[in-house]
Amino acid sequence: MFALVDCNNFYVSCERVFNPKLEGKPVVVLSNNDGCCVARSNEVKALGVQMGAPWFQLKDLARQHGIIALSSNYCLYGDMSNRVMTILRDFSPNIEVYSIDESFLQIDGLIGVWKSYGEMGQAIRQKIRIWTGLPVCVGTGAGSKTLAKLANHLAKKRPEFDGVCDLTSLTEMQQAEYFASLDIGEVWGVGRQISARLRSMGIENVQQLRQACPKQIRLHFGVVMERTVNELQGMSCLELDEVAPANQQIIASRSFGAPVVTYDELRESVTSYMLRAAEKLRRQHSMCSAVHVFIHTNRFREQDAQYSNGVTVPLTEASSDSRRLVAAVLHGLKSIYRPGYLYKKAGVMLLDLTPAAVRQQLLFREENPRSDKLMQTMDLLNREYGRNTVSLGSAGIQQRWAARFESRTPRYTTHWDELPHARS
DNA sequence: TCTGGGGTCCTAGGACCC
DNA sequence: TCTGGGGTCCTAGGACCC
Repeated sequence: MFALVDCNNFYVSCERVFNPKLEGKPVVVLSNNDGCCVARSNEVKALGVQMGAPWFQLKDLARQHGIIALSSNYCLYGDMSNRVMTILRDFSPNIEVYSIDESFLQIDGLIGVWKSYGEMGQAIRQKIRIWTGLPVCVGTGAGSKTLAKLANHLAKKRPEFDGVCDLTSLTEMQQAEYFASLDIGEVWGVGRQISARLRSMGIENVQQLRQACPKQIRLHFGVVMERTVNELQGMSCLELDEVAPANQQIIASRSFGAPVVTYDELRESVTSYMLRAAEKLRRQHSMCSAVHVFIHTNRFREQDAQYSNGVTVPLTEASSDSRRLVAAVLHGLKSIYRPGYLYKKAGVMLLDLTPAAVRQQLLFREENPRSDKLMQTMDLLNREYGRNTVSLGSAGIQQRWAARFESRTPRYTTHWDELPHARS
């Protein structure tokens, strides 16, 4: 059994916690450069403003209705998010933080603690409201994550649920009725393209999709949609991912407030993006063996000459060292930069990421071909306790690695006897 | 004048191997 | 004269998510 807890209008709600005067007023939070709306209060949604709408197109509407626009403050939102997730961990030990404003909870054994999943949902809502000031909705009593998402949607849209929709409290008939009222586009994993194709097949609401034959769907849409249909039928295909896996790629990019022309300006931006990206890389204890850099002109200005290009630069050796990564990325930038264009956006990507510990093990294996028994043991422990739990820890070996990596030896040196159950 | 910034997974097709 | 059958790995592109 799953529950999905999702904060309402998250960024706007965070702002309201610290500025109660915004309560009840139409508020939007804007993206970088105050470009697009990335969060809307209910009052703004009621005016028909879409997610991602360009702010400059809304100026008239904003004047008419007194819409208040705020620049985004991601530090604040991240902090508030942590508070919410901490509270949720009190309710279930098994939680997957799915995004900044929502989490899945596994709630199987908890029905002994609460009278119903609905009661549990209300308790969650109240506690988060009191402790953080944030409003949340809960979809609960769902046999799959996809159903939990839908239940949450109902909790948000249908006032009769009072913010908590417990699917187990509904009869099969009631469920069918509610699902029939929902557009397929509301289903997790069904976006614009797939909606259109499903519609052309006569499948327009969730109930119809739920009754579709998974094998048929697979034929038309592939294995991902097949899973979605199975999930809608209550067969759970998506597990709870409690430990967030390390990122497979890291991006840092920005649009410029004003167009950029010279190489020097681009170089400065790209350098700072790379420093940010490299920081993220080290925070997750990875190394990367290729970097990508890209630049674009403004695609919305059709009257301007357009140019966009990107290049991937392989590194001779995996690294997390800022200087090396910056050097590589500037090398790439030089090769794609063309003078005479008005650049609007630039960015870097770190690719081919490997956990530093795994990288060390590979090197060690190269240098010590007869150590397979040791490596097997380490693999076993890493499988048991999670990746990167153990690595090779003797001082001599560490020194050799340090020499190889020149700077910053990644710190994966847990000693075996510090592990829980080390003896067994 | 002004249009965000991150991520993931799957598939098809080509190169290459024996 | 006749030209198989089984793989892997990589990449680009498309779809989706928040």
